[in-house]
Amino acid sequence: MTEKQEKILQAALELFARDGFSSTSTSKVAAHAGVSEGLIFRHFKNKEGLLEAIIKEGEVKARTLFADIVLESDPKEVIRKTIDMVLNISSNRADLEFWKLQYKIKWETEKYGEHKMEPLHLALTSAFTKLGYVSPELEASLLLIINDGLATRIALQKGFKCETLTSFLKEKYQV
Amino acid sequence: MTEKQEKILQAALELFARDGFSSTSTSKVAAHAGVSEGLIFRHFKNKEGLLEAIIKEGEVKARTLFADIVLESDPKEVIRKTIDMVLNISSNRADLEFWKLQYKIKWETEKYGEHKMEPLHLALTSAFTKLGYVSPELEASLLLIINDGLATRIALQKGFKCETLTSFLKEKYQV
DNA sequence: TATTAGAAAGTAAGTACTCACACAAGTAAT
DNA sequence: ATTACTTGTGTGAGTACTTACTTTCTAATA
Repeated sequence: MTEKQEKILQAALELFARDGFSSTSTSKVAAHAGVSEGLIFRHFKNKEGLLEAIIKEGEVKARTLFADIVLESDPKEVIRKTIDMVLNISSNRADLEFWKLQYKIKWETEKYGEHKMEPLHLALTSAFTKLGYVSPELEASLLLIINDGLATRIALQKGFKCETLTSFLKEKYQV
Repeated sequence: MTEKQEKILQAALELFARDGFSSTSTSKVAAHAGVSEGLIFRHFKNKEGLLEAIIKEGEVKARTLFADIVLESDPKEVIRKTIDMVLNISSNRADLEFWKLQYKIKWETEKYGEHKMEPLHLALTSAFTKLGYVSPELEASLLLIINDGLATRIALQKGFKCETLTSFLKEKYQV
């Protein structure tokens, strides 16, 4: 990938995250990236192609993020790392912007990437099973739903302090 | 409010919920409502005004929805009704569309109406206190966050069965 | 008669996207 | 070494069309 190609992606990421996909014009992306507008279409074919490139990047990042959790053998660690994941993301500026965009895209395109979550869901189910929970599969679903709720707050509720809730959760699950 | 005014609002609600605010043009709203485009600007001043009218409607609906819960004296009922609230919404087509739009707007405008949730949060805190929970305020926050997560799934994950999770929750809270 | 609801036809600015062209850098043949 | 040809990166001006919003007009009603 060339230097300007990366600049376009970075500019699109920033503007899409701030203003939304359909509120961001290709001319704005080009101006913000410091390139000509035509270059966007040369490299990404359409505006949609630009979005897809960003989504793909998100899928890769998600996989590497989950890998560390899924490979964990200690069930308590699986749960703890899942809870901490959202905390880690929220504490890093660049990561926060990136994942906020991924959620924004979900709401704008109305496609929920449930398949992306499946390995994590399986790992959590097995963890809750090992710990003797009565409904491990539902417990896993619930924890992921809590993470979705937390993500919503982190992204939209300015000044939301995530840490108090994550440590409360870790206490609850005794991890 | 005149007949055509209501038609405009209804059309805007449907299109904003389906395609998003900025992807929906005033001309499309007018066509869908069967009125001239200019009429939108006569009655709502601008596109933003149309959105505000819908948001205001949402605030009214939210208040009446919470009223029943807040006035409840039995702490277990407060918790049960809070959990069932999201289930009730998801089972009604028109309501679902309406609340989906409210969430969509939140993500598009990045304004989280936390003040709207405050009475419910207080009612839940008092309920958890009465039931002797160790951290009633955090428990209240957690339940509302779970509701946010559930709303995300209901709106975005097609085929999501909400009922299994809500009954699981009611079991967990013993309500 | 004055005010309002409504339609129809505008407007200027913006939209996604295309096109012709320039400038390299590599490759191969002379 | 020079020439010719391809290939990929990049630009800037243009395309047809859509956008939010205005203006001008009419018909009804209080």
